[in-house]
Amino acid sequence: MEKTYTPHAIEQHWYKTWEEKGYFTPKGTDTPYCIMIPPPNVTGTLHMGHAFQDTLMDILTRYHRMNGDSTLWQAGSDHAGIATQMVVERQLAAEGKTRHDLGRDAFIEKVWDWKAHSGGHITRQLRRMGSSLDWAHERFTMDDGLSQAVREVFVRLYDEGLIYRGKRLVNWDPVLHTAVSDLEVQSQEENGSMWHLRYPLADGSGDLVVATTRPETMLGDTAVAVHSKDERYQKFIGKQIKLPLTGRTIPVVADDEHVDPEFGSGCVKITPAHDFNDYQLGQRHNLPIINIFTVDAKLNGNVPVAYQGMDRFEARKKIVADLEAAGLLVDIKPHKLMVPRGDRSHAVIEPFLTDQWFVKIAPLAEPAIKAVEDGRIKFIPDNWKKTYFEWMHNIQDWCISRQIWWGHRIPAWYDDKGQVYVGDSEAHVREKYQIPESVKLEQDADVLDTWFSSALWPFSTLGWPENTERLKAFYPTSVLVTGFDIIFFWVARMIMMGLKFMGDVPFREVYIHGLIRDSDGQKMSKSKGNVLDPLDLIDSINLEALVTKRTTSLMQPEMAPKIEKDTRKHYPQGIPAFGTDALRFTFAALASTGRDIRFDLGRIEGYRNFCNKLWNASRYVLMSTQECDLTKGELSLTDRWIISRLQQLEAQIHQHLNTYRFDLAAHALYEFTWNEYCDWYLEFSKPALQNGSEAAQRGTRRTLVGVLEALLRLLHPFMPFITEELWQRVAPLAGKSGDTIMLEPYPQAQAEKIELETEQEIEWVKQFILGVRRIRAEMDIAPSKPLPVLLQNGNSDDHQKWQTHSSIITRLARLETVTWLETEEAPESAIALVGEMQILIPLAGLIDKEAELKRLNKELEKLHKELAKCTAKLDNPKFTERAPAEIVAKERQRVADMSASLQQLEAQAARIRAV
RNA sequence: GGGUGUUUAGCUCAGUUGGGAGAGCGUCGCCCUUACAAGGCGAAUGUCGGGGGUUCAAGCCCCUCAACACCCA
Repeated sequence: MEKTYTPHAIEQHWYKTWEEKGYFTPKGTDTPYCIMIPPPNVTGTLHMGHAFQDTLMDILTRYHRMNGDSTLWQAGSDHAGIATQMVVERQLAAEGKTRHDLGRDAFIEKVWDWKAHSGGHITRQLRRMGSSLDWAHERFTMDDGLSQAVREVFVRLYDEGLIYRGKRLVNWDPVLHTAVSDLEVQSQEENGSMWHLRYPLADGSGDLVVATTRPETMLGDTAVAVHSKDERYQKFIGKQIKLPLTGRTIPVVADDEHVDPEFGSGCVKITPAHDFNDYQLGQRHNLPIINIFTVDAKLNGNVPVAYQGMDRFEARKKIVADLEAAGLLVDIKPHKLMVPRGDRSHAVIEPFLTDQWFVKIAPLAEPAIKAVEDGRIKFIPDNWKKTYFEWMHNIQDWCISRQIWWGHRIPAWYDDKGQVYVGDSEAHVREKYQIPESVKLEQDADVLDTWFSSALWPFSTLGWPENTERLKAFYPTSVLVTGFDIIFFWVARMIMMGLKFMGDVPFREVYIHGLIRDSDGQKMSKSKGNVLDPLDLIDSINLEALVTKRTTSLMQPEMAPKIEKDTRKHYPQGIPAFGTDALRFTFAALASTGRDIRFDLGRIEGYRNFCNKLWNASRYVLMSTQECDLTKGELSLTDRWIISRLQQLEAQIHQHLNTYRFDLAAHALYEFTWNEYCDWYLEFSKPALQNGSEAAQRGTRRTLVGVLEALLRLLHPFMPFITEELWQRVAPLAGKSGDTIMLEPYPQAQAEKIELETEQEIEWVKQFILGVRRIRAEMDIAPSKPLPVLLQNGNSDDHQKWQTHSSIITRLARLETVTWLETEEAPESAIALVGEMQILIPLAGLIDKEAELKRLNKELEKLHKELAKCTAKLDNPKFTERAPAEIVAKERQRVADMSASLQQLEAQAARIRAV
C-alpha cells in the first residue's frame, strides 16, 4: 500500500465498477426507500449547492441500501425552458442568426441536438461525486413519458375549470418577450429619482402635484388618487384633471387602501396597465386600462405620435423634458427604489397586460396546507413549515404560459373564431369537441412554465399516468432533500400536484438544508467571482487557471481586476486535490441546522487528512494481520473496550441519520476513528501483539480487523471510494466475501457487547498514561526518556488494574520501573492522581522543584474554584431539598472526590516546599 | 411594514426533556517514537450579545433591548 492516500488513483475505477454491475438499481423486496433528485438544469454545471445536496441524498441512499431497503434514487434532469433556449440562441447569435431565421421546428431540433451533445455535463459530474443514482432509469422532463404526463395534467385541470386563460397583468420580460412568474423576478434596491409633476385641473381652478418613480407611464394614467382624510386634497376628490401631453381628462379618486398620505406628495398617479397596485385600484374604481407599451417596452400607438416607437427609458427623458418646458415639473428628488429584474435576462421587468394561462391555485392549495398541518408531510427542521404556510396562505394564481419555444407546448387549439379547445392532441380535440376537418385549428404558440413539469416529477418519473410497478412501489417517496430557496417554486407545487393526481403526498418528509456560502458568508456567484467548483476541490486547480475561470465571460467585465486580486490573495497556491471523499465528508460535517453554511478550505483539508489517517490505520492493521493466524482467540479488556465503544458509535450513527443530523454523525465517526480507534486502540494493540499470549494475539488481530471492517461500512455512505478500496483488502481478513461494500449490511449495535465496566477500567488506564505524559511534557522531559514511577495510596482495585495493564501502560507512558510504596515515605516527586492513587515521578535529577510547584499551584487553584462552587450549592438547603436526589448525590460525590484530590496535592506541595 | 432566523474560544460552528461550557482550524511548547510530519505528545483560551424574570439551578424556558442576515410586500 502507498504510504499516503491518493484519491484520484481509486475513485473513477470504483464508480465505473459499481455502475456497470448495476448496484444502483433498487433491489430487495420488503421496505421501499425513494428519493427523487431535484432535477438539475440540463444546461447546468455542478455547483457547490448541488454537490452539497447530492452528497446528503447519496448518504441517505447508501445508508438505506445497506440497511436492506429496496432503494431508489431517481435520476434525471430538467429542460429548463428559458435557460436552455438562451444557450442555443447565443450559439445562433455567434453565427449572426436568430431563432426566427430558423423557424420553430428547426430551432427545437437544434436544441435537441445541443442536448444530445452537451447536455450530459452535469450528470458526468454527479458521477464524480460518487452519487449512486439509478442511471438506468434516468428521466428528462421533455421526454415522451413526462410530456404525456404534462398534457394529461393540463387537460384534466382545464376540464375541471382549474386552468383558465385570461388577460392579466403579468411580469413581462421585454428582452425575452415572455411572461415570467413572480418567483423568477428579483427585486433589488437601485438608485432612482422621484419626480414631482404638476397636473392641472380641467376647470382651471388649480392643480395637484403627483410624485412618481416612473414618469413615462403618465401617458397611460387614467386617474389620480388621494387619501380621503387628507385635508390638502379633500376638495379635489371627484374633479377632473387635464392630463398633460395627452389632452385626456382623468378623475381624482379617493382610495385609502393604496394611498399613503405621508409618502411623496400624498397624491398618486394611477396607471392600471403598468402597475400591479394601480391595476387593483383601477378594478375598484372601474377605471379604463390604457396599455402604452409594445412587447419590447417601446411606446405604442396609444400615445401621442411624438412618443410612439420610443424606448421606455428614452421616452422618460423626453417626457420629463417636455413637462419641464411646459412648467409642469416641480421637483426631482433622488430616491432609492426596488427595481424588478428578470433572473435570466436581468432586464427591468414590466407589468404588462397580456393573454396568459393560469392555474387557479386556491382549490389546490387547501389540501396541500392540510397535508402539512396534519403531519402527513413533515418539514425538517420543523420550523420551515411556517414559511410554507405563510406563502400558501397568500398564494396567487400561477401564470403558467411562457412565450418561448423550448418547452411543453400548451395543448390548446383555436379555431378561426378564436374559440379555444383543450385536449391531448389535435386529433383528440377534434374528437372531443366534434370539430370537422374542414375547420382549421391552430395550436397555442406558448409553452408551459418549466416548473409545471417539475411539479409532476415525483410521479411522472415513475411512469404516471400508467400505473406502473415502479409507481406502486415508490410513491409516495420517502424524503425530499432541498434548499429553502425553492420551497415555493417547487416543494409547494409538488405537494399540490401530488395530492391532486395521486391522491397522496409526494413525499413524507422534506429535509431542508442550508445554503453554501463562501468563507466570508457571501453567496457564491459568478458576478462576485467567489465561486468554487466542486470538481476543482476534487481534482485541484492551479492559480492561473482559477483566475482565468473566474474572470472570463463575466456579466460585468469591469469586476475582473478585483476578482483576480481577491482570488490571488485567497488561493496563492491554487487549490490542491482533496478528493471526492474529503469533499463529501466536509459537506456532511457542515450540514447542521443553520441556514447559512460557510465553506472554508481549512475544513476540507482537515477531512482530507482524516482520509489519510484512515488509510494509514488500515495500512497498520493489514501489516499486523496479513498472513497471520486469524482464528478465534481470547479477547483482552482493551479489545472488549473498543468493541463496546463501536456498538455505541453504531447506535449513535443510526440515531443521527434518522434525524438528518449529518454533522453529528460525521463528528461521531471522526471522533471514534481518530481519537479512540487510532490514538488508543491501535497503540494498545502494539504491546499486545508483541508480548501477548498466542491466544491473546489472535484475539487482538481479529479485533483490529473486525472493528476496522465495521468502521469502513459505517463510513461508506459518507466516503464511498476510500471505504470500498480499503474494504476490498480488509474484508477477506474479516471473513467477508461480498463483492462490494456498498451492498453489505450497515452495522447494527449489539447491546450485549456494550460493557460499561470495561470502559471505566480502560478509562483508568488512559488516566494513568495521560498523567505521566502531562508531567513529562510540562517538565520538559524528552518523550523518549523512560521514567521511573512510584505508586502510592492505591486500593486493591488499583493494584488489580495495574496487574492487568502494566504492559500497555509501561509502553504507552514510556516507564522505566514501577514500584508500589506501602508505608515508606516517598521522595520528593512530581505528582499525578488517578482517583485516589498517586503516580509519583521522583524529582531527583529530572524535575525542577519550582516548575513542579507552579504546576501544582495551578492545579490547586482550579480545584479550589470548582470545589467552592459545589460546596456553595450543597450548602443551600433549597438545593438539597428540591433538586432530584441523584443530582444531589452526584454533587456530593464530586465534592468528596475533589476534596480528596485537593488534600493529596496540597500535602505534596507542602512536602516539596519543605525540601 | 409583515415574517423567519442568527448572536457561545482568535476563526467556523456543535451543545439533544434546564443539573459539572465542547469540537475542528488557528496559536504556543516538545518530538522524524517502524501505520500516518496530511503525523505524535502536551498546553493556553470564554461576563455563552445586553438587561430583566421564572427556578434550588438558565447557554437552554419567558419578557425586553440591540446588532446582523434572509424571505415577502
